[in-house]
Amino acid sequence: MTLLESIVKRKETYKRGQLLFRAGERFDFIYAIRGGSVKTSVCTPDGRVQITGFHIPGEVLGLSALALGQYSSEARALETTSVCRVEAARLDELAQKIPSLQYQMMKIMSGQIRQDEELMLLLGRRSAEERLAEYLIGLSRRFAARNFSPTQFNLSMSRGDIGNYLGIAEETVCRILTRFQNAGMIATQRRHVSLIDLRQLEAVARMKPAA
Amino acid sequence: MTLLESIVKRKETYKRGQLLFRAGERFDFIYAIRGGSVKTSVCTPDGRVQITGFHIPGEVLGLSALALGQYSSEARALETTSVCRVEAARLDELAQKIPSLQYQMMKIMSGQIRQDEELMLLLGRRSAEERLAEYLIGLSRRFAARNFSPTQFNLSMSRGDIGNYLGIAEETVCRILTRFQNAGMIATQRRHVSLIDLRQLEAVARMKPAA
DNA sequence: CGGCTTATTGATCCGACTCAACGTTAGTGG
DNA sequence: CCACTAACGTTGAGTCGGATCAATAAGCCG
Repeated sequence: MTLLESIVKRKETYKRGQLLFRAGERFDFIYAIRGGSVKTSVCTPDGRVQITGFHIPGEVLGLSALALGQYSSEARALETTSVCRVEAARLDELAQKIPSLQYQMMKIMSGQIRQDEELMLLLGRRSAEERLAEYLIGLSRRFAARNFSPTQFNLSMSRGDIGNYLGIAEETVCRILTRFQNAGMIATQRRHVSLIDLRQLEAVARMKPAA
Repeated sequence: MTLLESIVKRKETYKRGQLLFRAGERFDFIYAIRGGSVKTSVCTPDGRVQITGFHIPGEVLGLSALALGQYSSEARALETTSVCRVEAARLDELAQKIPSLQYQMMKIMSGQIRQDEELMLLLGRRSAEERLAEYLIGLSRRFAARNFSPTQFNLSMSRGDIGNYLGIAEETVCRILTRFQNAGMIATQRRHVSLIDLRQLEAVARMKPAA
């Protein structure tokens, strides 16, 4: 990541709802998020959409386009977001100058595969409550890793986006959030969330405590 | 792939049910399948399993271990399977001798991400019938690409494995196969499958015809 | 041949979806 | 700055797809 940042060519800013790239487009850039947040999604020929990830600063987008030379997913800013772009065409050239760059990129992709495996596990095998509990815990950990409060944060994505990502209906997201709130595990106000009883939330998600 | 094959160190054979590697193990080898088939899976702390892929000759396994130095999934032979192994420790060394090797590996990983995105779409957004129809079509295409019959083939995985992979119950797999059979779209006998009406099957999967 | 795994089919139940109505907030332009 | 509007969020009622539980059949292998 730091390497990628050091060879950045351009910085760009996107507003809420703007596309960074869309599926099928020619692979021109890799994107490193500097600030804000981005959702990535794929869709079926008949128009159904699956959100594949929410991305925060420090994360790199677009590498899955490498194999076929075109993006397989689309990326859209959830709020005002600034990114660094690296021209795909220069990647080979850069890799020759910086031998460890390719290794960095492989690590990123390897990590992406790992993360996708987690999401598949969640989509295939977990109940709606477990999904949402795990989702909240995952957010909490990501914020903690960036030295933000792990118990108080703002969601940049809508209920609909959360539901889509987790493979459940928007209404179910609301209902379960209400249920968690009634159980004293969380408090929500619109997009602001407070995690009150992490322990209990982890029990619902049936996860091991953080490693 | 051809490159990987040219630098292969060891060939190994696994029998049905044997593990190639398991989650958490140290990342020692990359595996290229020469013959047979392999399933990969991940699991939750409480023991639920999600199969993430069925793999056939020509495919490479284990690259997602790169990021953390340990496998994130397990791989198990579905039948007698022969593989080529490359020592992970020698990858750096090899990459220096063969500059395009890393690029090859990135392409493989990039392709893996793409494939995982498809599975997420399937797990999150499709009905059981659509899943199974798409599964059969996908198999058909993979066999066709290897010059086997796209309409007649043997499954190396059980109904339970299929159901797990698709995120549905084993019983539902059976029921829907029966339904497809009654509709004259396929014929099954145990693990042997004949696709009779591909057109109709594609309609059920709501897919575009093959590109 | 007998025990074991895999596949099939039936009956029942429940979690989550859909449809629908309504409340709330943020963003827009006058 | 305020009114208006569109997007977002919440809640309820009713339905259904697919899970689960249970029993039986059909291969498979020693």
